[in-house]
Amino acid sequence: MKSSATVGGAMSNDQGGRLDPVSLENQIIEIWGNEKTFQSSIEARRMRGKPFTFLEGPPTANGKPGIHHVLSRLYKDMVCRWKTMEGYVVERKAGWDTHGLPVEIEVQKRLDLMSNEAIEAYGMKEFNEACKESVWTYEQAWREMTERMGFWVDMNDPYVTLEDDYIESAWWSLKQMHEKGLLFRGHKVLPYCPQTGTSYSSHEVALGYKEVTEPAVFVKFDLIDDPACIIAWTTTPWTLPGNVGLAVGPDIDYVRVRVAEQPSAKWQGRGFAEVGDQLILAKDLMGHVLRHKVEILEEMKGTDLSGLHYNPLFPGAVDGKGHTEAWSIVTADFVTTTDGTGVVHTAVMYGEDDYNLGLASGYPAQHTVGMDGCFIRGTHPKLDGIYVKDCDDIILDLLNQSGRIYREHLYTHDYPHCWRTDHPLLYYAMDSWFVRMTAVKEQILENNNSVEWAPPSTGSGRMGEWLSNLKDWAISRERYWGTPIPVWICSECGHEHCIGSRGEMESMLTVDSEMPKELHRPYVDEIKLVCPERGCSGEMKREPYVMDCWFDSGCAPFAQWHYPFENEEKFDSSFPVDYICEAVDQTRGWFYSLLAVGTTVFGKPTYKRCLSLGHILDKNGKKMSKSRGNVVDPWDHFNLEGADAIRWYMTTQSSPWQPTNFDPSGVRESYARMFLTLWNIYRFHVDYAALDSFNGNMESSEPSSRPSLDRWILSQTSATAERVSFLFEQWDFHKAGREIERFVVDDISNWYVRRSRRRLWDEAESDDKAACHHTLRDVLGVACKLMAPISPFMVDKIHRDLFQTSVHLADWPCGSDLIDSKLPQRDPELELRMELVRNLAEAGRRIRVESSRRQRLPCKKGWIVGGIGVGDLTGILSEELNVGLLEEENDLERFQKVQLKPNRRNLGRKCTTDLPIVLGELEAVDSESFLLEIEAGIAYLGGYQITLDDVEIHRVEKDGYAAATIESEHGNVTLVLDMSLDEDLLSKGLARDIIRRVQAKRKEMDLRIEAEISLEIALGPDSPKLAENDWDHILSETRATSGKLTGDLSSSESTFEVDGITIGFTVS
RNA sequence: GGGCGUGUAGCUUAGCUUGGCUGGAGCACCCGGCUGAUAACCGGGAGGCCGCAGGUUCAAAUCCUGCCAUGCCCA
Repeated sequence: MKSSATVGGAMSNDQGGRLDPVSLENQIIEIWGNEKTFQSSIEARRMRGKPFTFLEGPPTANGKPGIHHVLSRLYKDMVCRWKTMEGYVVERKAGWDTHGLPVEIEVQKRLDLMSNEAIEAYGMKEFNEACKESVWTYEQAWREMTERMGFWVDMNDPYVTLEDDYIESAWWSLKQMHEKGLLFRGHKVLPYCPQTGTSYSSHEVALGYKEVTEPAVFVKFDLIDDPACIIAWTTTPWTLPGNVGLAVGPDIDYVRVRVAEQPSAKWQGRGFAEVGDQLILAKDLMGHVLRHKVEILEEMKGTDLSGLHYNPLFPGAVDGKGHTEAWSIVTADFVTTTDGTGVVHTAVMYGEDDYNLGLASGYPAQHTVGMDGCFIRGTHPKLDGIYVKDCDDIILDLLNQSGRIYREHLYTHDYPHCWRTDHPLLYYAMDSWFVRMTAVKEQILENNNSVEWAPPSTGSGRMGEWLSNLKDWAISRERYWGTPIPVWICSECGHEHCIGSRGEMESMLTVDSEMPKELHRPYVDEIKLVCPERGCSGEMKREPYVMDCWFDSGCAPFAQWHYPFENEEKFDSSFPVDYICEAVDQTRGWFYSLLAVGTTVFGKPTYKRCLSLGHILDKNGKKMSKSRGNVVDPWDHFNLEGADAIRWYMTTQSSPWQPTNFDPSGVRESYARMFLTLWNIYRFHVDYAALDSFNGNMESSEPSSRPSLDRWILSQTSATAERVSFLFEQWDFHKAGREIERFVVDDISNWYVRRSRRRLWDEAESDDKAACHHTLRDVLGVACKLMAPISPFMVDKIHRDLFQTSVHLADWPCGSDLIDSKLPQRDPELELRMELVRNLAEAGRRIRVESSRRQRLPCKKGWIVGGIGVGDLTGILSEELNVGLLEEENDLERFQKVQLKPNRRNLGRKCTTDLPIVLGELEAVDSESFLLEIEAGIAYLGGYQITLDDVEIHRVEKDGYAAATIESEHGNVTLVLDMSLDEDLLSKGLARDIIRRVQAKRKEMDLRIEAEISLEIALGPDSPKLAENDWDHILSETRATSGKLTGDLSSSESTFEVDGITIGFTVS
């Protein structure tokens, strides 16, 4: 862009400046930095004092930002900019999510610390230091991307979840929950790797699925007070010592069978049943399970089995004291007959269903396996201390000896393995802290209903479904890098104490404890507190967990302000927040954790509006991932079409919540259509304004007294702004963007500017020119404002040049609750008439194509039949249509004639073999008068009388006319063109062709608009005559000061053909 | 395995809530036209088993069921 020196200053006046969007945007970024435009845009609204609060969902800076991050930051920015323009104070604090497992995994990989032991050997302090550093790995990349894409957010004063102030606020909130009795200790069954001492998230589990073939076994449980055994199936023999119950489906059919014969000799492996033994299992699975011929003794439902007791497989492995339900049968809905026996072996601590069932049924919840993956002492002398996966065989032998096995077999299935050590993971009940979300379920559902969700289905469906199955929230993690759980337990009396502030901690320190260096492990682990229980002077030790990092981010609304220790006012005025926006995968993530913390701590919904975005996929609808190599780097487009174009593309491509296939050529298209067009409108305005020494401060005529073209575009501007505002309020940003695009490209560029060009070519000062300059400037101003939230760069450049101030300091043109509308007057009738004119102009082009009459060859006359009329827009329309005279006419039939076509079916019957003769004669007669004859009953062809039944009456344009009809809500309108030709028309058409060619040549020669030329035109012998006034017209249009008309083509510099006639011309 | 989405022309998509004209755009392609702001634009053309299979109905892209593909979340 050549006019760089003038950005923000006076109007640029160079000609032919080519658009370089990248350098334009970078200059704007620099100006924003120098002028602190972001801060000003907030401060400028301070006096009204009405906040609109936005909360930034904190990204983690240990991953590289991708194109999908641009999407969510776009919608955050768009709404904030829009609300700012509406007059609200919209502060935007950046945030960083810095804790959590992904950070640890990164560091573990880098330092090759593949187990908890390795981490502890390396040093927890050093490890956490490494984590702390690692979270900033891509901070610079994030800052650069954020700035380059134009996301206005305060990155210099972000909230950071690892800072002590933030942690202290999080502690405070946990204490609130503790005081409300919502915090409790329990178990959570997780995939656990004893080799690394780590439980895994589902994400990590997904990394390690492997197909394995393992022993599976049908076990006979010996019923008490009943001669039968009930059979259950398991693929994890190591869980059998922990068995405390059996589950059956309440409505499943079971059978009691009697073994009738010995099995075939093919029986392999351990296990057996004697003839006469009684077995119980699901009826549907008999064939699947049994290998003996049996007779059915009895059928029953699962409910009939409920309550029966059986003898433990490993007596003493689990202490059943006080648990009368231990080793009994219960019913459970999760039991199916798709595999197994219809009876599910339940070891409370080694399966999620098992655990939940155990709690519900009153089974003892005791471990038979330690954290090291080995059986604990007292399980069985042959098993104690041995790694469980090495015990499969021993267990089967032991059970076989005691007669408890019916049959064993090998079973192949996918089973999760540790992605680091390759060992099978154990589903294991870990000690865990929970927030009792089930206690606030009604309230959280209610709060969720009060949120305005976009799209509504995310709130009612995805979130609503999830909340209706709300479980208690396991908030503790056995990890190192995170917010430490602030719960201390007394080693003497077992009292639990939750610390809610640094002050509280300090007041309870034991004499040999000091305040920690920072609120992280291992420093906090070393803190011992004095037990506050009366009569107990025990020492309290911290529970060695860190919090789920979702808890961290859920605290953002208050922890970002270090509330309640500081900024009480700031928090009070900004909670619940007005607006958050993230991708839909946050539904069970951040959207939930915010709602959960807000509800439990404040009893409020945390956010009022939530925009949940769809994901960006590659252009084939596949997920973007490094391994697929289909990841789009935003910089590829930042450095090519610019951020405006990406933002525009993303906005207008589809609705925000729709998953979108990212098509790089779409960005190109947005650039070419939207921004090149806008830029050229602007250049057009600036170039002519410079020629006319126009500036915006000059006196302008009242819009109401300007020409109708001006009044139309002003009215159209208001109409567009109103629609765009409405669509923004409906969250239909995509429709709003498309509406603006249509307005800029179709209304401004292709109609207003195109129709106005001629007005500005006049060199003399005139009211008309001034009106045009003022109108275009005002229209551009509104367009810039409407576009500013979506694409903030180019419009700011334009707005600054035209109005000497940033568009981001300007008010939203439609007004709001806080500001007045400044839109021009609307004129609906004029809008309607222009609509008609534009449709008729299109109809005219259609007529010309059908009649093969090129546009430059004028028609003598045209008529408009029907409709509301075009009023004083006739001049515009006749120019568009290139007709000499345009009139309104009522009688369509004036231009039409009757054409009779044969009704072959009737005529054929009547004339049989004479039909060809009759058809020939029909073709020859004059349709008009023959119709009269038919009606008079005196029409004959080939000797046959012709009646109305023998012909079809068509109406077509008379020779020399062509027409097209358009439909409108005010009735059909027909445009008729006179297609006759005469010397005058041919001369005018020729003149226009010559002008067009010469102008193209001038442009090709890169002549200045006002440069003068001399022109020589050579017309061959076949050429139409060129009338004298048309020749004069050519000379003035092409700014030729001298002209020569010859008949000799040989000396011409260039030639072209029109309607098969060669014309030569020379420009010098 | 469960829940929630998505699937329309070579590509990106509108229409689906509330069933009814010939399924509408844009890009790319072909033909023609316009143009001293324009890489834009205008007219015409070609290109559609509306993912597949059933069902409801006088009538289904639209409502229902199943399946396939794809994505997210949870197992």
